[in-house]
Parts: sequence; structure tokens; C-alpha cells
Amino acid sequence: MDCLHPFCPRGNGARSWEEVVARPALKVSSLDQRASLAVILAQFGAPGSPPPNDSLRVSIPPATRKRLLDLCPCLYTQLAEKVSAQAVVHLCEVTIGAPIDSVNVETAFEIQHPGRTAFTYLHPPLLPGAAGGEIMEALCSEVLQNHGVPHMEMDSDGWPEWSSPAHVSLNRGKMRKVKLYGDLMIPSAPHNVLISVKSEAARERFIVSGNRLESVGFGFFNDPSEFWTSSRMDLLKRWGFAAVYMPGATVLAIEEHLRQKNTSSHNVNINGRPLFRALTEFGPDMYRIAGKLSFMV
DNA sequence: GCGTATCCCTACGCCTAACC
DNA sequence: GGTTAGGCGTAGGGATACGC
Repeated sequence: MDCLHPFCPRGNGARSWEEVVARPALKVSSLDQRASLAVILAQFGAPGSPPPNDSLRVSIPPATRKRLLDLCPCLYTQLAEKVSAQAVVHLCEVTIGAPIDSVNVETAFEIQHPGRTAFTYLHPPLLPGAAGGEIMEALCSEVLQNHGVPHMEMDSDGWPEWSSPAHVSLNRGKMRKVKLYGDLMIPSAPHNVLISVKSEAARERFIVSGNRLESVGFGFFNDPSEFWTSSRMDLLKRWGFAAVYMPGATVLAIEEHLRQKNTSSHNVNINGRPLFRALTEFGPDMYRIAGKLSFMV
């Protein structure tokens, strides 16, 4: 994930704050305004080192501040603003020291989880903000991005600029009108693949979020009993789920239970492949079908 | 009584339109 | 261009119903 903060630990930031304020995306056209903003930002050092008071934050106009934070998510560790989901993903990335992918996404989930003690941010945001579901979707989107299935850009009217392989969020812009179909969508043939993202608990809404179109589930589910009944597996397939991706430990617990109950035959999707899969398989699987054939999932 | 499925309420975020 | 208020829809969690 891009961060222009000149001191971003990921090392891909701008060379200076002057370069940041000159970015067209920040929409600061006046040279005087750019100069005064650069003077304010010059007081911000490395992430995690906050300025001495809040007056610097409020001296930046709210809309400009929001665009600035979007461009430089590391600033959420220095400005008391409600953190965005994308910034949470970036701060997880900073903590791990690598892009978020299928292998480390579970660690990223643990890092941002407020109730966890085993992991924590290297540089935490000053204020909480984005809701859990929003962060889960951002993590899923970042995994896709880093496995060669990037997020589609939106045009000025809020429509996605279609490309492939790529994915589109159904929670943003004009696509929000079809949000009930899922959270993310990957164009594929003969059917697009819809991704339903959840956090730790699936509950009945996970079933409802299926829609008898080609769907996959993505979540950090920690209760295998939500999935291991024969009726639940049959329902998932009936509602269009070709695969459900979850932590490896949860998949192992389900598989062990199915072996004991002699019901492992239910854990097969309509394409003859496993219904329940580890998160580590998510990125490679989605790259295999993006812009290709959906029944390869 | 237990496990599972479903219903319902509340909080919250996004979108749109109106207004400054 | 930016801000604000109202409407709408969803997520999350608790309560309830149902079948064994």
C-alpha cells in the first residue's frame, strides 16, 4: 500500500513534505498554501513521534487533512484522527515489514485486533476509527492486490475503470447499489466471482450473503462448529459458495471433526475441490481465476 | 438440556441533497 | 469546494424458536 510520508518505514515515501504538498491529489493549488502547509508538516518526524500539541492538526483544513491522511497513512500515528481501514492495513504492513499477502494476513488481523495481546502495532494510530468489517475488507483487498489482482480505480463519476485481472469493491462508489451481493467482486467467466468478507464469526448472515451466484467466503473464523455440520456445508453450496477461506487452525479443526463423523465427503465444492481452505491459498486461488474461468476455484 | 437456526434491536457508516 | 443532516442499509450481538 502506498504511503507518501517521507519517513514511512516501508521506505517508499516522498523525498520531502514539499513533494507531498505538490501532489495533484492533495488539491492544494495555491503556491502560498502549499508553502504554509509544508512548514506545518516539516514538524512531523518519523511515525510514532507525535507533535507537541493538537494545534498543528486543526491548522490544516479538514478536507485537506483527510486527503493528506489518505496519501500518507503513517500520519495517523501523529494526528488525532479516526483511522481509516486502508491506514490500518498500512500500519499492519509497517509492523510486519512486508506487504500483506495470503501468508501473513492472519498476523495482520492479530496486529489490528483491539483485544489481542500477542501482537500489536509497531506504531499504533492515535485514535480508533474504521469498523471491523471495513478493515477485514481492506485486508482482503490488499491480499488480492499483492497476489496480482489489483483494485480497480474509480472514475470521477464513481464507476470502476474495468480492467483484468483485477477486483472491484461493492462498498464504494456507484457499485454500492449492489452491495448486498457481496463485498468484493472479481470479473471472471462464465460468472463473476463474488467475495463475502467477514471477521471472526460467520453466523447466519454468512449464509444470507451467498446469493446462488459464484461466491467465495473470506474470514478469520475461529469457531469451527459454525461450519462442520452437514446441513451447514450443504447450505453453503446451495447458496453458491465455491470455497470458504479461513485460518489454517480452523480448517484443521473442521477436517478432524469431519473425519471423526465420517462426513468428509460433504467438504467438496461443486467443482470437486475442497470447500473449506486455509487463508494461505486465497491469493493464489483468486489469481488463478481472475479474468479466466470461475469454475477453476 | 443442548445444538442449531432464525429473528430482532442497536450502532454505525455511507450516500445524497441542501445549504453555506 | 466544503459541511451538515437525514435516510438507508449492514454488522454485530443478544434473544428466541425449533428439533432432537
